[in-house]
Amino acid sequence: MSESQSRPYHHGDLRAALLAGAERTLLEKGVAALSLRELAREVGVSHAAPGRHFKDKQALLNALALNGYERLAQALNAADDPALPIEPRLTALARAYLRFAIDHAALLELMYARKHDPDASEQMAAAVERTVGSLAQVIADAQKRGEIVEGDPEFLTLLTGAGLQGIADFTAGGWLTPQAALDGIDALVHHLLHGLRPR
Amino acid sequence: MSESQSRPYHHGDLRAALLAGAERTLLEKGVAALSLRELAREVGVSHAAPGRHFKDKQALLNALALNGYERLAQALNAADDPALPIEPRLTALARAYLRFAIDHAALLELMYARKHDPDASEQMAAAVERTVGSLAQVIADAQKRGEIVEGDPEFLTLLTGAGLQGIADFTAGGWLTPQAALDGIDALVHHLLHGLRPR
DNA sequence: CAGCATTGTTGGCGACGTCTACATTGGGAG
DNA sequence: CTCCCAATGTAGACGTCGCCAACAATGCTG
Repeated sequence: MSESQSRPYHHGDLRAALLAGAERTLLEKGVAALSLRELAREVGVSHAAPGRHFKDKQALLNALALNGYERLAQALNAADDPALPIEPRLTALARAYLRFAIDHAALLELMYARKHDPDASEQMAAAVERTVGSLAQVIADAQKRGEIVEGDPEFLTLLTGAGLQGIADFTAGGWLTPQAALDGIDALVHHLLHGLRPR
Repeated sequence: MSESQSRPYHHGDLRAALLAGAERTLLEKGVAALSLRELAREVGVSHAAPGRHFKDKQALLNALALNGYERLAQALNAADDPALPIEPRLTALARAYLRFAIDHAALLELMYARKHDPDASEQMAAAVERTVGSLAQVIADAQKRGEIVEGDPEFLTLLTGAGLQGIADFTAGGWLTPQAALDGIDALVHHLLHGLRPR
């Protein structure tokens, strides 16, 4: 790999290259191992170059998170089949979410980590909205069809989401193997819908 | 505060002081703002002194997490009344967990953050076990009394824990206000037990 | 009371994020 | 077409960080 050829001063699309490299590092070594200087080295620019595209390290993390939301929303959307009855439909959505959480654990962590950054939070909020939207739609449709109880749909969405998020969390934390999580997700959805009480 | 008096070289109990200071910082400014040198300054010792008691920054974080598990386990234990029927009993436990999660968000994050540190992980694992034990006991008792469905109790514990963890997560992430979370927790437990399906 | 393990200090190393001043571009206005 | 300027990249510096090694004070124990 003889890439020591005098690079053309201007990189072409440094911003994208930085994001790509950052995501690779994120995937392979986790968020803690992400350094702007190291990133610049990998891409072959000076240590201050990233500053032209991201005012902050946090700004880069925000961009990564935003991009993550896009892809998650897309994955969820693709996994949703509105024609299905509630249980299989919700199960499919849950599997898709879990798969994303497993494959991009560090990224998901990043998406959640931002407590409240005043800047760029509008885009973020919109992205979150779009992501949660899939689940909310499933719940709303199921209610409309009388498949689940009435009541504030937003609350029921929250409730369902909490279950999913918990499982994803446990898996990311290492208490559940990805396999165990994926195997258990059907039962989770089932019990969520039917309750723990004996019938 | 004129504490510039020539301190007695040996601090007395530096280790405890460091842990206390660290927890304060953790509570007030989050884990990212925790620096060993800053901590040493606050306590009034040299920047290398903490190294005598914690070989690593991670070692201090581990100690904090361990201590956190102790307190969480204690809080859960105190909140559990085995005489109660499943729903109020589980609700009480959930409230206690949520309260801890709200009051010590950064600490809880720390407890979960450790993916798998080979060292000191036995103590940690034991602490986790003791913490989860409370919930497991509730589930096991309820099963014994026929209040909830049969099946692998470990799995049902996981499922219930996932719901709680999810809510706690959402609250820590800022999607739910603490008040909303505490208000909603009863309904969460209710729906967990009874399911989302119309009766 | 002597010696030694424990605990704290000082100074230094390399890495990091960020800032400022400077260098090199390429694309539009004239 | 050409000049000029805004965008982009570079070089160097600053302060902070975690960690390490060499040294100093302390107090327990034989």
